[in-house]
Amino acid sequence: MTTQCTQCQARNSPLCSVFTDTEIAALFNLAHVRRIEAGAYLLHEEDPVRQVYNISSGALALERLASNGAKQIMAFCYAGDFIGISSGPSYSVSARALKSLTACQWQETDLQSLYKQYPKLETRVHEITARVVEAIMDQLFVLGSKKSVEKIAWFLLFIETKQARIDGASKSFNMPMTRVDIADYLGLTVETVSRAFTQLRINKLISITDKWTITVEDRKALTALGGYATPALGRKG
Amino acid sequence: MTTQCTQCQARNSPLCSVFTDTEIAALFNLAHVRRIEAGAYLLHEEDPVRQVYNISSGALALERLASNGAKQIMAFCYAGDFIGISSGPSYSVSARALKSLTACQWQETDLQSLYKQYPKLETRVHEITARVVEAIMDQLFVLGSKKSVEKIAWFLLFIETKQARIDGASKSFNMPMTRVDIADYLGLTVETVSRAFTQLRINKLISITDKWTITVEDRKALTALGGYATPALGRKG
DNA sequence: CGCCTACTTGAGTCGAGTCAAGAACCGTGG
DNA sequence: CCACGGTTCTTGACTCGACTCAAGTAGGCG
Repeated sequence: MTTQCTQCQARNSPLCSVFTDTEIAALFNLAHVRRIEAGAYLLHEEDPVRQVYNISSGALALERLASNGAKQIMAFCYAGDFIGISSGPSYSVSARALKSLTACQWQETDLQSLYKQYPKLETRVHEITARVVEAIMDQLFVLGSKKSVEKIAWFLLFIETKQARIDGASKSFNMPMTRVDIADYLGLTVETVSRAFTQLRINKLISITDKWTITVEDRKALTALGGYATPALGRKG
Repeated sequence: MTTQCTQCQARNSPLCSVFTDTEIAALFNLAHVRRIEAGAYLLHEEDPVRQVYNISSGALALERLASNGAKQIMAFCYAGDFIGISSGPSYSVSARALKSLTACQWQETDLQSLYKQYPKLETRVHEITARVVEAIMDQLFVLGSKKSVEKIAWFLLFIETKQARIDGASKSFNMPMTRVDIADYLGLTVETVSRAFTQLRINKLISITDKWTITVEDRKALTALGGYATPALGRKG
């Protein structure tokens, strides 16, 4: 199908958007489409780096496991996110699907030769990596300085923004991750996450339809709490 | 002076090591050498990105300030570290010198044209950025899952490794940062950091000569605590 | 010598973790 | 359709570790 990419949710993603329709068809010919069930792993942290991926649909969590059982989630990724780049011999995170997922898979060696053919690709991948640094620094900032309710407030606004990029802006939004995932992302326990949700609900900052559908009722208060877009400087909102 | 670079502490850094002596002389001609006093800022987070830097000597902290006064240190950088790459219009961190510092400064526009002249440079900068991601993820993991004493144990082993790359391996090592800096790096308070140091000293895992000179006395126990190799010893027994 | 800053130590409080129980939700199979 | 078991989420009671406030010590520098 030559129309594969034109209909893809990731067509306007940072990676794919640099290519013309002709170019991306060639790129797609090199790709293998991977489908993963919810809960399954696309890749493991100890795997040798041989493939890279661009997510077409679904969502996943990048996580790292400690030997004592502790888990830290490094990022939640959506359609259009590019993963698999690493500086070492192995990915240093595992990628677990939150919802059933499809992704374009390229051989890492193919990516290297594509760099030669399309120099703008290497530049773009470079930009993507730099953006990852920003995102992860935001997370670091939140983990280091905020209290539990503030963390949740920040998290909700953060996910709402990500989700809006997929579904479009709307009054309420849907989260693909469980309370445990949220806890592992923010360095909290499930109980604390649950209590923070309850507190925000009782104080009428948000309302919760089913467990994964959130409506922001008092954006001003929530923003004040979460300090979203308030890390002192004027970065784009 | 054609011998400038050959004597530089950063000659074998990730950035400079890809170049021959002839090439690096040309690179150095484009550079401006910046000198910064301890406590002064090399760049501010809100500055537009116009220059990039490779540290020749000294040490600095990359930090972000919140409007409420909270501060999060994102990284400690030493000779050989390359900084200034950003995905946005502004650096998203400030760089404060911990000890008097010298760094090679290039115009960001010059870097772009150097990419064309030396494709291996762009690849290397890309690798450096990817390594930054790994480092920040390590920090994220520590912030999210460890207790204060474990954080300090991890931190000491971490800094020892970094310091050894500059001074060479040795029984004891020197830290350029204050207790407040350590607290801001690990998401703790000064008092908690101080108590953790005391606890490690009393339990004879480390000894402290002057406030910034640390000797590791019981590496096995410290490693077990910090989780550099083995899981943290559980206090939940 | 005295001032200033950084660090240490102590006492008390509070927030988040732990342990435990119960409620809501889900898929499965009768 | 409902009963059932497993999972996820919520809520409660309690504990403990890190923060806060406050005082005191050690160096560095005039």
